[in-house]
Amino acid sequence: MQVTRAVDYGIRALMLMSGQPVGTRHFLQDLAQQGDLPRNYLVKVLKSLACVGIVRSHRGIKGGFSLGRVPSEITLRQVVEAIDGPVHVMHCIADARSCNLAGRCAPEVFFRELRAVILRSLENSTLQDLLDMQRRIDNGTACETCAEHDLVRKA
Amino acid sequence: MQVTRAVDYGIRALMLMSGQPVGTRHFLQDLAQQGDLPRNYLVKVLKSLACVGIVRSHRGIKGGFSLGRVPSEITLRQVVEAIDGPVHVMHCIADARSCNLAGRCAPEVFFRELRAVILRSLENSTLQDLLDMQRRIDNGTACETCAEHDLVRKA
DNA sequence: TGGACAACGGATAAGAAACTCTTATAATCT
DNA sequence: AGATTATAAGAGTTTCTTATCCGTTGTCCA
Repeated sequence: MQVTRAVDYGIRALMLMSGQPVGTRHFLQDLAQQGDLPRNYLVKVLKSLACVGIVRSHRGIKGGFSLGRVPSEITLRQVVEAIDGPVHVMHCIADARSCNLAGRCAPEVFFRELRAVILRSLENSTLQDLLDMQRRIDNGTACETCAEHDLVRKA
Repeated sequence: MQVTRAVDYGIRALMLMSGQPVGTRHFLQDLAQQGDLPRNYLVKVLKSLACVGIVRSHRGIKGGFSLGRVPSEITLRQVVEAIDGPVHVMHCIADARSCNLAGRCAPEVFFRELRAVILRSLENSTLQDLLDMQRRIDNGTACETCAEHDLVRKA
């Protein structure tokens, strides 16, 4: 019941990029260094994000990565699904054939609903929300619980 | 972002056992057969459930497994945590040392809250709730969406 | 046109987790 | 004592995670 490290890396890299205007180029090298992320692994994560347009990649000298759109239009659901694939919560939701009771089974119904709850949470938070919260944390203008409540309010 | 198959097996076995009074003995063999579950794997799952008292194991002839308490007092959180261990959602919540920003990092705050949402859902559903829903599904007295709403209401 | 730089793609691999099966042991009943 | 059942330990297989490395390709610039 855990999101992979790759998602963690992806979010951190995106937050670093979000610090500057959308078109700005960021080199893999710099992102890895600033965020303390494994360079050779991060490139695969960014590739996944590029596939769905969350970031854009540019080859050649003066290449690098840039955000594909403004942070307020990048939801955590998009990030998680781009990197980890669809959120399923339970295997029978991922693959209906793995269960011969498909749709007529109470546990499945429950986990399907749990999935919906999780997706709503992930959809209601954008990169911009995380940025804003981080800024408040850094300023010391938000206690941790206030910050939490702030995120919940929307979900 | 998935619960393991072991949890699925555990829930199914528990539902089979819940069909009869609490003290009733159930043989591993029968549970595996009735639920179409892998016998040799199920034994490990039941072992985990026995460790926390959700089921009781009895050795020797006429042994078998029995429920440790009534289904209405077994929450899905208890089952999931007994089998899969604590729900963490993100590695830095599992192990604070894995992140040098512990507590001062917006993503962590978000995932900590997501975890709370998931735990609430898992806590608010008991084995008895699943049983009731299954009965309604079998009777055809509940459409799938009604059943879903029924579970959500509590969460 | 050629060299330097940066992402791309594929191969590889250690490690953990998930899953299955086997074998031997201990407890209990008849 | 003998049959039956859970318990314990372990090996083995597969898959996923988390990387690392290297040759290739595309792009810019001098």
